Amino acid sequence: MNKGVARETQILNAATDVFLEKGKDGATMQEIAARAGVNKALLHYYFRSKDRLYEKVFARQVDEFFGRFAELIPQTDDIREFLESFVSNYIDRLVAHPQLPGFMLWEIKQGGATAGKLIRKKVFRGRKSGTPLDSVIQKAVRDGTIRPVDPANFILNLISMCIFPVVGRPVIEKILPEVRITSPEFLEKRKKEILALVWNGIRADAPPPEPARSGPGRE
Amino acid sequence: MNKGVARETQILNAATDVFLEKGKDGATMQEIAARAGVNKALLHYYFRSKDRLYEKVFARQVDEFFGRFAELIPQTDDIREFLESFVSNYIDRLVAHPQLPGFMLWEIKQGGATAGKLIRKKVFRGRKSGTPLDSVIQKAVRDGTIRPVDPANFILNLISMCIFPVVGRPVIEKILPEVRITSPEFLEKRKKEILALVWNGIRADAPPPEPARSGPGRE
DNA sequence: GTCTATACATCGATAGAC
DNA sequence: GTCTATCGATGTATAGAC
Repeated sequence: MNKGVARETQILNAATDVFLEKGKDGATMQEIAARAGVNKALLHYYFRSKDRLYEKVFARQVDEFFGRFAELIPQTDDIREFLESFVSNYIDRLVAHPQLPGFMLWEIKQGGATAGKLIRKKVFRGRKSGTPLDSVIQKAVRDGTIRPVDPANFILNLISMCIFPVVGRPVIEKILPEVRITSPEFLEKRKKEILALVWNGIRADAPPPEPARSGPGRE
Repeated sequence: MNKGVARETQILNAATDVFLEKGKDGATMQEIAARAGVNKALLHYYFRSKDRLYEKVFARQVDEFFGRFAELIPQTDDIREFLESFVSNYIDRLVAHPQLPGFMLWEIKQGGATAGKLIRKKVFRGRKSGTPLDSVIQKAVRDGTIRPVDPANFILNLISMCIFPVVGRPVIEKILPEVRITSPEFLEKRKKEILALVWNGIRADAPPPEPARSGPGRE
């Protein structure tokens, strides 16, 4: 029984490796079994089918990717300090699981409704709407610390700059050969550059953006 | 012969649809044949194997994704106008081919050396190093129009904010249900928000970023 | 060129010995 | 529980009629 649980996690870990690397379609039960050091039939003994095994793995990774998101949100009222912490923590976490973001984006796109429900369930934990980041941004706007920004777009910008380099690493490193995305030096430099851009981009004591040439902006 | 060419592109188009949607592993010759309205055997007559068919499709999409990148680079010396054009053009192009970015990122990660060579060949067209954007940024820094920024990181930030919402659309729209990424209204709003963040973030007449609390910054 | 029929390989899944 | 052997389905690829 205890041995059974050990086997189960052993297989689950191997399956996680293979699924994250090759995706659901690219992975085979044979390879998972081989990497777990067991026979193919044993996978079915513990998980019945490839679909069920995949579901277990996927659910686990949704927890990892979304569930612990809240942990990364710093507890400080200083918006600049908040951003600095968040960017640093978030990038560190992403780089610690470099295959996860790409896997998530691709598989969720394929997954359809089933994956959708699982994510909704995980993300909407006690909140009805608005991300936990929303309130922090909105408060800073009210306090006059930062200029008025659209929270959704600002958060999207922040997340984009953190995630994309990890997801796009294979592409980026081919186009910019001097860049090693996951090297500690680059990551530190990158954190500073993101923070500098974002902070200057929203701080209230900077001049307001110029109106577009095509008109002073209606509505 | 002419009919042959028509058939070939007909199959190639169907194959493109299926490969972009399901990826190399998820796609089947059967589905491609069905969507092209022809028999399975005909695919092999024209393309010999699934691998060869995929290569043709992939090469075509590399052209689409990277090859025309140069076209999107505005011809203006006004850095603000430049950024405004680039962001707008780039987002429009991405949204016009919404499946392409996700496909590229995932497949390149899987593809390994073969895909790598193809991309290098396409991207390094007459340039030895540095992207076409580099020179624009560096000139603006020299002119004193914008504050000193690391070109690689700045470009990465710009690209990230444009690409990620398209790639992450399935995820984002589950977490932020009020957002419809590809709606014209959201896209226009988003372009403005990106530009405002970026422009305020780098304009030279803004105050310099505060030194980190941990020290005034060495080097 | 285009189809039907089929060969061949692989994969997911099960049966049954141990 | 864990293995070997094997089945059935599916997928790529080819042979051959038209």
